[in-house]
Order: sequence, then structure tokens, then C-alpha cells
Amino acid sequence: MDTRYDPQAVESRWQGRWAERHAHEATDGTGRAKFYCLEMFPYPSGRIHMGHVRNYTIGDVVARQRRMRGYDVLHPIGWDAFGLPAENAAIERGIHPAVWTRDNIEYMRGQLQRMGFSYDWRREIATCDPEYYRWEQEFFLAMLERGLAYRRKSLVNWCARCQTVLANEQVEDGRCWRCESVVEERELEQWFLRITAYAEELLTGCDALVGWPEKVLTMQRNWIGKSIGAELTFPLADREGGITVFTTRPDTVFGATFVSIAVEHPLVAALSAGTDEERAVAEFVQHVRAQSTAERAVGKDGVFVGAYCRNPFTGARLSIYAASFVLMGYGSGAVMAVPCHDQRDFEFARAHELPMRVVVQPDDAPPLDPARMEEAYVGPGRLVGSGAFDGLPNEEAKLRITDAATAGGFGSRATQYRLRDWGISRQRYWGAPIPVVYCDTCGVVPVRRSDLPVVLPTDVELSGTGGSPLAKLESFVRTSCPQCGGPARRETDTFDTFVESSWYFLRYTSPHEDTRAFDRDALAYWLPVDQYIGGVEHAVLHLLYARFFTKVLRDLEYTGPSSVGATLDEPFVNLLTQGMVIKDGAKMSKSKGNTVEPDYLVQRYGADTARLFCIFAAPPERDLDWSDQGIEGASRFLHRLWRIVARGREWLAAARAETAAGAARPAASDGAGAEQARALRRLTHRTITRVTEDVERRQHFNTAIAAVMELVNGYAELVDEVPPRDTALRAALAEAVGTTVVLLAPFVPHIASELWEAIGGDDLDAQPWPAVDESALAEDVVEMVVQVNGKVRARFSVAPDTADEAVLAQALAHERVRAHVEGKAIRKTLVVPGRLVSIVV
RNA sequence: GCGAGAGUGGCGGAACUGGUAGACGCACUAGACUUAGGAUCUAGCCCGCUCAUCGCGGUUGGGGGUUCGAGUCCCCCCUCUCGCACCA
Repeated sequence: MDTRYDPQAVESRWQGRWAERHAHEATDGTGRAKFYCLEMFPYPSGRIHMGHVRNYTIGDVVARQRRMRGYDVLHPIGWDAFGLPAENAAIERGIHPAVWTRDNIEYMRGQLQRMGFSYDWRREIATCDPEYYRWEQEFFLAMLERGLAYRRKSLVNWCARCQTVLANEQVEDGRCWRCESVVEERELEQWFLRITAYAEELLTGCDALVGWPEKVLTMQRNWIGKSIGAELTFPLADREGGITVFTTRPDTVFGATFVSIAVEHPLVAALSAGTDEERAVAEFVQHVRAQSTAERAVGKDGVFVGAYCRNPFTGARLSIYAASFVLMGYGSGAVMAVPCHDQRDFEFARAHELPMRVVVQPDDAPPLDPARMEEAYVGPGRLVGSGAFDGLPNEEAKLRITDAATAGGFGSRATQYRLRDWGISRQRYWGAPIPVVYCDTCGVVPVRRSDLPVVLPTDVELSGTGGSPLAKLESFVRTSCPQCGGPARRETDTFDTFVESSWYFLRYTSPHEDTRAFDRDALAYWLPVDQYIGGVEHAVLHLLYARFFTKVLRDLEYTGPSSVGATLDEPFVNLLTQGMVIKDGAKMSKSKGNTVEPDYLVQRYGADTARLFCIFAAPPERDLDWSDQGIEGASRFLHRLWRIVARGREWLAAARAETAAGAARPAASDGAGAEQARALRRLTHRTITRVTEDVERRQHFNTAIAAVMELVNGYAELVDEVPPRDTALRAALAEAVGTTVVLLAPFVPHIASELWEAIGGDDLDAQPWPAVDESALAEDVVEMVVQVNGKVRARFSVAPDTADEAVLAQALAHERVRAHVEGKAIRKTLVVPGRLVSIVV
């Protein structure tokens, strides 16, 4: 063993050995408990960044530690390989997306391997492989059959110059990111997945996700946005029909003084037709519709449509306004306006000089006067001016008024969700084809399952203009109708890439299965994922879609009861969302030019140092501040540990062998040596306790490292080339050093393996996680703190089992305590066993 | 605006159930070893008073409260970060 630590040599040696031995492959049920550890798979963008290093290091620590704990661990990796950057590369540099993606995967795979991540490489998948996406096409067909997938017109961002649809991310200040022409909205037929059918289950399911951060659950709940209220129909005045509104405040219906409807609402044109307002309304509608969503969010404009409706409870005539802030996509696209009890309605009413009625009076405040109100009153209270409902607390009135509306036939209870169905069509080339064809006689026809996969052709021309390259590829577009055999055209849109990432974690359980999507038994054995780790930026989209897909695939019976498992309702039991990597106060990103290249770190310091820094510098959920000195510190620790072990390796190995052989120990151990040995063993076993807790329960990996450093500090000066004469101390040192190496194995596996070998250990990968020797933890003495009036005045040692009275007597006898107590009356004393004595004078 | 999270030394961060605030690391200072070192080792390192050890006082964004005891619990306020942003 060299006395100098050479990370590159150590790392390539062990990485080679792991690959040879297939060291980290899951074994699929050998009677051991399973543990599925998963990190969000990367997009093959070219090279890994520090965010990946951090994410995958955290995951690797968990995976390696659970393996040592005896679990059968599944720790897979793959590539979220479809997506826009590949197309951009093609357009800008003339490289085919498939080639670009494959090359990136090759390079990044090498990078991940050089980091020493313990993946089961046999299970590697890339979502752009037809062997992968064919199952997704099949799921889509099954969803189509069940009405869970459907087609309707919807608005897209369209660049007329480039002749293409733009993703929201490609619209910058309302302009095309590439040619800077103004982006238009266009209505296109799009495919949707009916995620709203699962809104309620996705919402209530959150309650069971106790292993998820509260933050993420809150974001999901808000995203789903359930509102309970009522639908009320306001009959039109002077003509047939009515306007249905959704409200969460049916208790305020007597205070409604007008009705606002969305500019897209079909009644806008119908009602204004033939009135004096017709022209003004048309202009307003056109004006608002030309605005971007952002512009629309600013103003609270509206215009009278020239017609009236009636309050179904009072019969009062209410004017109808077309208003910019009413959304066609939520509720019924119409709202009853109650200026006194809704802030937007209040502002709108003031601006348009519309009447205001107070119908809820707060209990403990002066009565509200509409003329003097400065803002709407939205708090609780009792009803006034509400006919038969006067005097009711408003919460109760919600139910009573809704019941009355139901009885009267003009209303009902209603629940609304903010969640919209998921539009999955992308007018993009580099994605999985949507497996349907369009036939002039039969209409929309699904591709036969036996004809799957619909393979994405590679012989396309990518110019970035003129629409989807698939649409121009005759050999792809022209096909025959599966139903009538006549000529038909293929769908040229591809799936949103979030579709691929919604089920990849299921596929890892049987990635090479080619006759069905999943081996049910394998899936039931491995799922759910025990620990999922990724960036919080996926808190809503990916994590919600994945939950949705899990439930859909359950209902389509792709997953489900089998010999080894029950129904899979939720994919991820525990979720860890790691923070961003920050440098110079901003997230590391290419555009800001503040990146640190993982390759550079590996070359300069080694993978173990990079891993150690990521783990040690911050707890995982917090942002990680990059620091050049921090990585030096991590490197220094590993070099120091190397030197310590190198210094004593021969006798350490011998001492370990002796202990393993059960050789008699206590022979040559004097009082001082025995005392030192006991103290060291206490430190060693306390460290095992702390590290185990930190890794398994608290997931505070940074403090786990701190604990190991304390252990090393505790024995560093005792390790010398010459072994200590005392055999007990020698054994305790060998144990301490061995424990250090084993505890560090999940974090810095290469150097740990090398050091383990140096001190005579065999296969570190097969080494169990250290067990705590409870007897070693026992303290001979405990330090007691004495507080006088809450201030620490003295400390002294006692045997841990000393009676409280004896402890108190000893505390009072302490000279420093006496100095503070003398001449004063003791009002109260308190003994917290093993901790402190509190005296109040 | 709503929701969530966070404010602790010069810095990253510890302190888990209310019980020694500042673990561990970085930076810094002094010394040792050295031709030299940005290597390594030893010691110091929250602030103030004190020559200094001892000791005393103060200190977890600010203010108040509960308690023998509060970074931790409760109330009010301030600042920052993230998410959703007209959702009726």
C-alpha cells in the first residue's frame, strides 16, 4: 500500500472489479427483504452536472447502505431520452437526434461509472427505444378503449414563420425563441389523458403519503385544487334559458348584484346580438382574446353585454358583464358577483358603479356599510338581508341555501377541481409516435396492437421550419386503415416526454420483457419504490403524472394482485427532494456560466472526494452552496484517513485477525490501557449508533459524516507504525479503524474498499453494516451541569446510576455553586437524571 | 395575494423528544517540521469586560409570553427563498 492516496488509481481499480463481479445487480427474491432505491433518471443532455452528482450520490449512499443492511436492493438507471434539445442539436449542428442522444448516453454512462454509482447496469433503459415506448403505445390504446384518452380542440402556441408549434418554454415574452416573431394561439386537435377522472383519488391519496415532504404534498393538493360549493342557475330575464355559475359561497347569493361571464362564453355573443352594446362587446372580446394570459391577469376589465338575468332567490334583475378575469376553463365560465364579500367583485363593482349588498355581518364588529367598505368582507358571520336565511351562521347557510336551490330545481351541490386533463400531443419529431391513424371513411382509428410498435422513422429531414418533419415523410404518413383497409394517414404528433417518465420505474423490474409490458411477479415484488430521490422542480408535474399512471395501469390490470404482492396504488413510498446546487448565489447553470464540471473534479480530486463534498456540505433537502475550499476539505479528510490507515496497516490487520480468531485478549492490559480502550470502544459504538440513525431515519447524511470525522479525530493520534503495547487498546483501535472504513463505505466506496483490503478485510461489498455493542455504550460517569437561576454555574461527574438526592447534595456542595447560592434562600431544586441540576434561589 | 420553507460565528452548517448553543468542516492566527510549501502536525478561534488563567456579562432576525430552563413551544412583527399566481 502506497503511503500517498492516489484517487484515480484506487477508483479505476475498484470500478473495474465491480463491473467484473456484477457487484450491484439485484437478485430478485432470495428470501431477503427488498429495497427499491430510485433516483429520477437523467435527460441525456450531453454531460452530467453537479445536480446529477448530488442526486445520484445521495441515492447511492442509500442503496449501498441498504445492501449492507442485508436488503435485496434494486438500484437501476436509465435515460429519459426523448425531448427537444435533441431536435435543436439536429437543427443547429446537423446531427441526427438519435445519434446525438446515443452519443450523449455513451458519454454520460461513462461519467456515472466513473462516479462509482452502484447501479444494476443490466436494467439500463432508454425511453427512445421502440422496445420501451411500444408499451406506452399499448397503454395509450387501452386508455383509448376505456375513454381515458380522447381528442379535442385546444389552443397551442404557433409560430407562423417557423410553421411549428412551440412549447410554453419556447415562448419568450410572447415571441418565438428562435425567430422572434410574435407567437399566435392556434386551435389544433390534441390528444388528452383524462387525469381529472382521478382527481379525487390523487387528492385523497396524498394523505397516505406520509413519507413525502409536506411541501410537495401541499403543491400537489393545490394543483388539484378541489373546491366544494354549489352550482346555481340564474334565469335570463326576458328570454328562455339561464346562466349556470359555480360558487363556493352560496351563502352570499342574496348579495349577488350582477353576473360576470368569460369572454369565451357562448352566451356573450348570443346575449349581445341585436343590442346597442353588440359592437362594444365584440370589440372587447376581440381585445381580451388577443391578450396573452399574463396581460390578462393584470387588468380587471369588463363590459355590459346588454342583457339581464334574475337572482333565483330574490328575482332581482342583475346585469350581465363579460369580464376578462373570468376563466372559461374553470367551473362553468360564469360567476355570480357579490361585491361585498368577494374582493374581485368589489373592485369590479366600484369601477363600474354597480350596486353592493351586505349579506354577511361579522359577529364581533360594527355592522358593515357598503358605502364605507374599503375591501370585501370575506370572513365568517351571520346572514342579513337574505330572507328566510337571516340570522344563520354563514357556514350553515351554505348548506341550507344549496338545499333550497336543489329543492327549487335551480341548483345543486358541486365540486370543482383546478386540475385540467393532460394534453399529451406534441407537434415534435423526437418523441414516441401516438399510435392512431386517420381514415377518411372510419375517422380516428387506433393502430392494431399486433402492429405495435409504431416505430419513429429515422430518415427525416430536420430544418426546424415547415411543421413536423414526420408530416412530410410520406412513407410514414401513408398507411392503410386497420378497420376498412382503405388509405389512411398516420398521426404525426408524438407523446409529451412526461409520458415516458410516468412509468419507467415500473419497467425497471423487467426491462427486457418483450412479450408484455411487465413481469407481474417482478413488479409486485419490487414495487412500490422504497426511496425516490430527485429535484423538487418535479414536485407537481412528473410526480403527479407518475401517480396517475400507476393508478391507471392498476385499473387497466397491467399491475395488480399477483402471487407476491398486492394492488399498487402509489408508486413512491418515501420521497426525498434534494435542493439545488448553488454557486456565487445562483443555481449552477450553463447560461449563467457558473458551473463546475464533474469531470474536472474526478480528475483533480477523485470521485470519492466529489461524493463526500456533496454529502457533507449540506443536508440533502437544502440548497448546496458550492465551495472550492469545501472540496479541498473533503479531499484533505480522505488523504488524512489514508495516511492514518497506511501508518498502522500491518498491525491493524494482525489485530483484526486476532480478534476474528477469538484470541484471548485481556492478558497484557494495564489500567490506563484498559481505560483508553473502553473509551475508544464507547466512541466507536456511539458513532455506529449516530451514523445508523442519520442515514436510515433522519437522512441527515452530512451529520453522519461529521460523526465519522469525530471518530477519526478520537483515535488518529493513537495509530502509529508501532502498535500500542496494550492488547485491549490495540484491539479497540483495530475495531475503530475497521468501523470507520465500513461506515464510510456507502459514501466513499472506492477508498473504503482499498482501505478495507489494506487492513486485511475481504469483500467490503459483502460486509454487513456494523452492529452496535450495547455494552460498549455504557458510560462510567456522566457529566452533570448545575444551573442556578437558569445559568450554568458548574459541572461535575457522577456515576450514571447515582440517586437524585446524592446528585443534588453533590451539586450544592460544589464550591462554584455555593458562591452563587450562599446567603440566598433556595426556592426550588430539580434534578434531570444524567443531565443537569437546576437550582432556583 | 395565497401556500410552503428558512433566518444560528467571518463562511457551510450542528443542536433529533424544551435541558451545557455553536458539533463537524472551511477560513483565519500562532507555533513545529521544512531549502520551500498552498503538504503535514500542534494549539487558538462567537462577542464584550479582564494583562491573562479563572471569572463575569451578552448572544440563535426583532418584540412579548409560557417554563426552574426556550434556537426549539405560543402570540405579534421584519427579512429572504421557492411554488401557485384573477380558480369564483
